[in-house]
Amino acid sequence: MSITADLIRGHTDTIILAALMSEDSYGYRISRMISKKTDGLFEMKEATLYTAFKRLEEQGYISSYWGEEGTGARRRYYAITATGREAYRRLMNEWAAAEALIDKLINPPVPDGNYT
Amino acid sequence: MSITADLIRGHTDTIILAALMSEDSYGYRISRMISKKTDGLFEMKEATLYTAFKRLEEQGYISSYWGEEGTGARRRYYAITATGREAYRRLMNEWAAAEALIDKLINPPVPDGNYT
DNA sequence: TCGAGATACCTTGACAGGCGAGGTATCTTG
DNA sequence: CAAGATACCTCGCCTGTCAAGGTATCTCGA
Repeated sequence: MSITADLIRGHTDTIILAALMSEDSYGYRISRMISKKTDGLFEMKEATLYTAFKRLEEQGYISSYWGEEGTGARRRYYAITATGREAYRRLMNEWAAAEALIDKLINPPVPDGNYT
Repeated sequence: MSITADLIRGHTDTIILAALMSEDSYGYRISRMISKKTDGLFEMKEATLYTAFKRLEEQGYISSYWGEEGTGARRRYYAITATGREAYRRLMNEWAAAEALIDKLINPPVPDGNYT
């Protein structure tokens, strides 16, 4: 497991939804996009990615269709649904809240604070 | 599962180490500290907390001893070790890195970006 | 022409962490 | 004396991650 993998856990769905916010895309491309965006520091594993697609589709957040490339390997495209956009907005808010919480919690407390 | 629980996942150890950075403490107190610090928004479940204590002690990041209260329920105190302080610093850096990564990834990409 | 590497998809099974549920014991307070 | 706070702990389920393995097509250099 790479350095940050554990910490990204729980954000997989948000990352995928974000990737689909502006245009439809497919697994391999999203994977490359993530690597490129993070300068290779983070890589979403294929197993994780495809598991997430399945989960998101079951929840109705994304839908899929086969691409019509005449050539090359077939691609399954994913599109974000209206419900998915809602979910994305919610997840973004949750992230903002979680970020604030974590920042508060991982800094050492005042010594001898009263926690009754 | 509460709203932010998934997102806090992976930070449990850091939060506990942070709590022990300034003074020794015990489970129940750390639990209350977390609730108070986050105005009740986040609560570390007992099972999670005690599992983490065990894990951290096995890794040598904390050590424990029974308190000498003459009265009241017995308390098992935890102290952070030198190795634990190192780990804490490392985890803080990882968090900073992860935070930057996530912020980059959960915002919609430029449409039609070239991800080759 | 043929093999390697890129593109592209997918599943299985193991593992780890979170946590609901349940259990124990002591002290305080009405 | 009962209820609630303080304080500890474990078991077993669930979920998400991912190493490993598998399939198929295309491109390009030797």
